[in-house]
Amino acid sequence: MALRFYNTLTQELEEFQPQDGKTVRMYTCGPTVYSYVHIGNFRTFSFQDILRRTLKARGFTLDHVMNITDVEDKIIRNAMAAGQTIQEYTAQYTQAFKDDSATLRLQAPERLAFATEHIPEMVNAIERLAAGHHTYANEGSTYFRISTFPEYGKLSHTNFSGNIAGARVEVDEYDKADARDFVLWKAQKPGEPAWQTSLGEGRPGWHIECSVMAMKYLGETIDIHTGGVDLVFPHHENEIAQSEAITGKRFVRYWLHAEHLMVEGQKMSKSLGNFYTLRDIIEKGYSPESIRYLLVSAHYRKQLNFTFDGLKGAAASLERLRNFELRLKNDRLAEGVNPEMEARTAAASAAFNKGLDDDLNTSDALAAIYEYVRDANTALDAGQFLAGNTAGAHALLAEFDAIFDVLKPTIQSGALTDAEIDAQVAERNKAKKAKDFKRADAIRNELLERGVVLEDTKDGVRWKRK
RNA sequence: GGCGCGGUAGCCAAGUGGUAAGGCAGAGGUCUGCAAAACCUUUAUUCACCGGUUCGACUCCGGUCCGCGCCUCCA
Repeated sequence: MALRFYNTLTQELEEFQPQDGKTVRMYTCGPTVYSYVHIGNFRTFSFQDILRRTLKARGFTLDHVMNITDVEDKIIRNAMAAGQTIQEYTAQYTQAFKDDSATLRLQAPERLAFATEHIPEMVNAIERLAAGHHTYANEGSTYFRISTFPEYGKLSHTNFSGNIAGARVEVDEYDKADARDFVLWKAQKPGEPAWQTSLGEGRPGWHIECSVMAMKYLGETIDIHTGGVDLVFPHHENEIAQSEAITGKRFVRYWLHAEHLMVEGQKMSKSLGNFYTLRDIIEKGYSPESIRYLLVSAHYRKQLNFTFDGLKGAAASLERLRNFELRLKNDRLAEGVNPEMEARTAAASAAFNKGLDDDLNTSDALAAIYEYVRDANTALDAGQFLAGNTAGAHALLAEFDAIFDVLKPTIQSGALTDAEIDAQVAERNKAKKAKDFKRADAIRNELLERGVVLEDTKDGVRWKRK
């Protein structure tokens, strides 16, 4: 089956093919770096990572740009309160975002694009919009006039035709002609950082950065654009209006949106205060891999309720896969190849990929892996799984882990090295042989305290990191 | 009110017009010097509710109830 994605624009599953058949030009909405990113945000970023990896696995080359919004109201407010420049203030959270992303094994996009490094391009874009009569100025700010873009609402499938200017929505502190108009350039307010430009002294509105940076690096029509569902309106709708008003061309071919991570039945958000950062959860003793597993185990277009019980379940599920991998390495198997098992492996691989191809149905893909693991374990117990079958099994796990990337444990700093652990295991084996079980148990307990679990199997001792 | 999504076992979660994947937890068993481990087996006569279409619906259609999101900054 061909790779298919649900396109928010058409509300249909569509077969995916990049414009040039080879390179996927993808833009993903990244964080606003005014504080630590929470794991609700990371659900979306994790989804983007699964998307990236799946595209790569299908042989496409990626050109992926993610923006970092490093100038915005909350940043300015917090930086001023901290007595820092916005550059100083955002640098720490940008770094934290990069660190956290690495912890969650999110592949870095080909390019991170910072809003503050694209001010001239944004000004230029706004001037082009002005030349096309899509803007108006008021008290030093510049606005996009939505009435000049008849297709406005096509992404969020909202009809604004009956809307009377200012009648339904309170106009905010900036004066707009129509409540749906949005600001492109904000006039400087006292004390705020600003850029001196042909539009006057001020700073860019939020939406324009994505249009400008996406088109600068990826071209006027890009293949994929993603973000959380809360960005569909107004952010992405506005991006379309700006971009298409400038170029007259379709801005994005496939729009993909990730559903929210929920907590106790409500959206995880900073304003509700019901959020956890990655650091919060890791401090409670959960591994990055189990968090990653939890975030990507449900389909991205379904709301996912975050609970610690769920996280424990994710960790346990993951253990099952790791144990199988360990078993492949440790069990002593008879020589030969069981062709039935080889066929089973191929079927599992096909089912796994079929799941991913179906709009990144990770639940379905995972099920294929678990069914295989159960069958393979049964075959191992029955002696039907032969030495020649391990290569295929490892290849399947590698195929799985190229997307999910959860099998290898994160090794904490200060942890024992493999060699140190092996030495202790050998020591314990000696004690066991001498029937010195007290000593053997003591070593096992010491290792356990240092995060290493020993398991005795009929084919010898195996160990794993907790 | 408008737009969108969803209601499947104790919990999480796929799926299909032809009789319910998978994971966690629970129960039983196997292995083991012991074992907290590991592995196997098992767990929904039923898919929110009510009508309709059909040989047959959880899956299609209509309606009802409930939950969530967006409509303002937001992943």
